[in-house]
Amino acid sequence: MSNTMAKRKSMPDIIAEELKKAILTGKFKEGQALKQEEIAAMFETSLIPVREALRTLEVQGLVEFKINKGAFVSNLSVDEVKEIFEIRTMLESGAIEIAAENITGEDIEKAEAILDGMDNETDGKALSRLNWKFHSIIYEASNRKKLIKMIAPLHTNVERYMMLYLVDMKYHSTSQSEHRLILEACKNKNGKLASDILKAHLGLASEHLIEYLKRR
Amino acid sequence: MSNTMAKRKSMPDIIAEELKKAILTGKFKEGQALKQEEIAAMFETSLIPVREALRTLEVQGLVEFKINKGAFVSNLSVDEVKEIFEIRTMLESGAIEIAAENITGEDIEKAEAILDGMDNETDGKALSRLNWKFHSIIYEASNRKKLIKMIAPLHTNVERYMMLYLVDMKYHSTSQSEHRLILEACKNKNGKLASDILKAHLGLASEHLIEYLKRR
DNA sequence: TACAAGTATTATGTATACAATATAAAATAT
DNA sequence: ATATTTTATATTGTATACATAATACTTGTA
Repeated sequence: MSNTMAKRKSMPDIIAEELKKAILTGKFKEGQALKQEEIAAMFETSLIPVREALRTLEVQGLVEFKINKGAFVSNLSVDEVKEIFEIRTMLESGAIEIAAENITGEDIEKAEAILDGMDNETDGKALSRLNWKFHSIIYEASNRKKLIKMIAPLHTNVERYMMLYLVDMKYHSTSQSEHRLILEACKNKNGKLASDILKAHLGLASEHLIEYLKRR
Repeated sequence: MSNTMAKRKSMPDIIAEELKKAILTGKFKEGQALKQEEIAAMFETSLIPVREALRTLEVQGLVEFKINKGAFVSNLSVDEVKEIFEIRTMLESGAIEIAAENITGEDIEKAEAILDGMDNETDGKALSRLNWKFHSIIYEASNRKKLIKMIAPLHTNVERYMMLYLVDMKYHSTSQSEHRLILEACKNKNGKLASDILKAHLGLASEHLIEYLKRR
């Protein structure tokens, strides 16, 4: 057990986190079998913590257990992706409406800095990360921990597909101007407006992603 | 392993389901330690399936792991209950809006029958179950599996508190007339109206529950 | 060659065993 | 008597071992 041992994290949590990353970055692909012994060897542990981690990811929707066949990376149908965006819209529009009331000048500045950074960014993966950071800063301002905890895995679940299509940058400038409108609305404490723009913003992202998924 | 062996369910799933029931019915109380060996003995298994079940419940928010101290029934603060109702409102108002478009005459009839049954019901636990069944029928009509899977545990999480205060029946008739208005709106395919009434309905339930929780 | 049946192999899922940690109790010192 | 260390007990968390189910392979047959 020669591991990093971040004092406050349990082994299953560490494994779950790392596997999540691997799935998101495409290291483990859709439908792929997650062999327990292999993973156990990677982390220099036995099967037990691995299995517990896999159960965690199962509930989060990233992994699927087939009885007596083990764990597999879940794959989402177009309809499921569509549904996730519907749910995200419900939760994130709600979150931003609350956030707009509580957001601080400091938050706004941080968010602006990220948008500026995104203008010149060309790498899809980096863009995706920054994009989420921007949205996160706003949602965090809602001070709704559970709400944020529900939004995050939804984002996580479609991010792996988003990263594939974000490389082509076609919608980048549109997206950026929407981001700035959203932030402006928050700055003016206009939660309803921010929420409406966000709905449109997510709607477009959903459409583009679904179109992309159907093509391949 | 002399167990029921419902062909399609894994042992961890069975245990998770059963423990969930026990937590909801108050058999296991807030903050209580969930001793693994005891539970393993109850189900005539070893620790491993028990631990996996506990991890599942952890992600669902019913159980909390403290490092090297094991699993405990999570307890919700008033603020957390409030937040759960906020989230439920976001998701359920969205679900009913979609459902109103797709709901069938058969669904409406089933829901009406449940409401009629509720009129004469006095037992809090039974009322709670029927209440949820009524709402479920509507949400199911949305055909949004993931959405429903997200709503269910939220309801589950506050149900254990709801059952405590539902016994006093004070708000029963108000609640019932709201139910009938909601169903009427669905019947008329008026999703927006159904959604608005539902928001108010949940808002009242939330207020009453929070008031109750603060008193004790 | 194609197909079926049986065998070998692999991987899962669980039981048992053990080490590490936390809690409770007892013993010693101040 | 109170506080503090020491010892004992209980419980978690993980490694190892094993039984079972699923898959891949081999062999035999038409």
